[in-house]
Amino acid sequence: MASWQRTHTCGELRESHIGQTVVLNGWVNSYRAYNDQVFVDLRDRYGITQVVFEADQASFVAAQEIRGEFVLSVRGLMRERLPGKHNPKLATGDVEVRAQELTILNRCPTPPFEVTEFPNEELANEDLRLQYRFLDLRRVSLQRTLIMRHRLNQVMRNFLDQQGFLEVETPLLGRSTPEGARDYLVPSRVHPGNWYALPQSPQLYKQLLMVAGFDKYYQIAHCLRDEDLRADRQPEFTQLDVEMSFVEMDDVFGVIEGLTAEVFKQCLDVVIPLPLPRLKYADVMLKYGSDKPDLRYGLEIAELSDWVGQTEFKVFQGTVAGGGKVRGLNAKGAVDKFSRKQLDDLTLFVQRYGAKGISWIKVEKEKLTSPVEKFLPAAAQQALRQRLSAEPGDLLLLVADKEDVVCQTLGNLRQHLAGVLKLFDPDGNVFKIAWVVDFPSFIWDEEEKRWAANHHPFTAPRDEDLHKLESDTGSVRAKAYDLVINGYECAGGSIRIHNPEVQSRLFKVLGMSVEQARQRFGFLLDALRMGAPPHGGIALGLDRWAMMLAKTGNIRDVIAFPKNQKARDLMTGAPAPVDAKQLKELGL
RNA sequence: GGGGGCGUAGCUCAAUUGGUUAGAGUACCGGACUGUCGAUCCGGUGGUUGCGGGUUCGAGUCCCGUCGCCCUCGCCA
Repeated sequence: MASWQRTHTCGELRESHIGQTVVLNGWVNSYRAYNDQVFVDLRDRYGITQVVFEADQASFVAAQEIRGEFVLSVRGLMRERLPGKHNPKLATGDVEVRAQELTILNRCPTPPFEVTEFPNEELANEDLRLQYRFLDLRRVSLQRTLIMRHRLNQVMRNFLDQQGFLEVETPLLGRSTPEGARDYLVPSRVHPGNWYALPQSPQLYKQLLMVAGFDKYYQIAHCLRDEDLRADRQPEFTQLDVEMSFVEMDDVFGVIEGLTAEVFKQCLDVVIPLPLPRLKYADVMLKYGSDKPDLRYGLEIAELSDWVGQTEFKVFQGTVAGGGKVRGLNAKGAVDKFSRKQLDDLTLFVQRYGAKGISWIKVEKEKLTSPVEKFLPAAAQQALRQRLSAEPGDLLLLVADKEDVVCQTLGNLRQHLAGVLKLFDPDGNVFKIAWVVDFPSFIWDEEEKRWAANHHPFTAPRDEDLHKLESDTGSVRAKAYDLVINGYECAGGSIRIHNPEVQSRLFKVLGMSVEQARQRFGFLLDALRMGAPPHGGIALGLDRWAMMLAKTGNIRDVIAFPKNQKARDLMTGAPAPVDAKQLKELGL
């Protein structure tokens, strides 16, 4: 062992080490230069330990050069801190190292931003931090997050291993399949003009593994989708991919619920009560305006379409007569939280989601105050109060439009209001987890004038809906399910079709000819014909799970080397041009 | 592609209605200091106000264009 190599980490030294000679390696988190002493807080991923350089030691002169983020090796004697000089903020705060030898292993110019973190301090611009990601990753909070993510992976692996699951890897270079997200393509050098596609998910491979008899499979898989980014979406992300044979929905729920409880117990020491609630898609869309509702607060949406008949409001009545809906929610006690201007600005908010406008109604003891009050006879006002359990001080917000617009608008408004009214603690250890089930199998694609698969074309319809596959396509419910945590879709899956006949009928409904289906998914259809077991599974968005555990709304906080919103890696500069020679080899 | 927000010292921010030499904290450099722990005190360096153009006696501030970042709609089976 070289003389500079560490005997301990910066997080482990305690009173029991007093009297020992130790060697620490780490980065200078901070330093305090005194006349006859230099105090250095030395940091590694295990913690921080105070090192003291004193004037009577040979190391003292060299210590004058120490600056932030230098990499040091310090050999010294462990001792207890002076009485009254213990630091309760540090785990190692009862002790310190009296430095005898100092080796400056590497120096560092003044960093472009502060690596040392303090509570409530503004972080530097994110693009600057992404450019110097290797420095950003030194920050204690990002280190904690990545350590937490490691724990998450380990808990999942251990749990699934104990349940008899096998981890199997599937290819990154595969075949492009139409539908779904835009593929990232990779040109073939050996077959000029031909392309691989990077996987959007291992979906087809895992089904083939079921046909092959690997009846309990999982994989921590990278998935790539060339679509625009969001705060919770990266082009490259990670799924815990799971598939099982000889199962129905309840079996998948059982495994994943056990896994979920284990993750929250092991990672945060939070107990998740089981079984998890199962919510019907139609119900959550009505009550929460979203298929991934945040259940940490109420603020439920109420159906008011049947109420508008009591009003004299032509706009509402026209909407309902035209097949639309009128719905609303009650922001309890919110009247004095919104100025007239802020109420008017809600119009701008709802217009983002395609709504034409919003009607606000202030509830007072004797009357309702609202621009639409004149259209509301006394009886209608009374009924509205009842419908929305309105009390003085409440603010009622109503939207009238096509059903999907009403849902999306009120769903987002609900979320917005919950934030403004502080109805939940974003940093709290509260996790409301539920299944959403009974999704429609198909949604109507207005542009292409055809039915499209809501989940994917291999999702099994519910048995009792099979008979109306062709006759009442829109009402067919799927054996599909999402796991929703605090308003995030954290997992989604389905029971797959294992019967080639049903699969053919489904392709037909989707407007796909036998030839087209063969061309696109021939290998899967062959597999389904050759003894495919009933099977189904799920994929967990690990980045979002890590976001839940780290209590962040920013996916870049839980990925070591993320891309920015324009899908650029600011550190490496990817994507970047390549040599003409490389292109020529590829025949491009 | 559309909408919104932002861009001032290495970093985080301020700068009144368009008006003096663009300030503060922090970092950095120098000095003082025997126990600090976001040390303290004294002094100092540091600016193409993203970039380009325009209006004006005068632009960080107003106008036009452009680039970048974040949020969002579309998109994401």
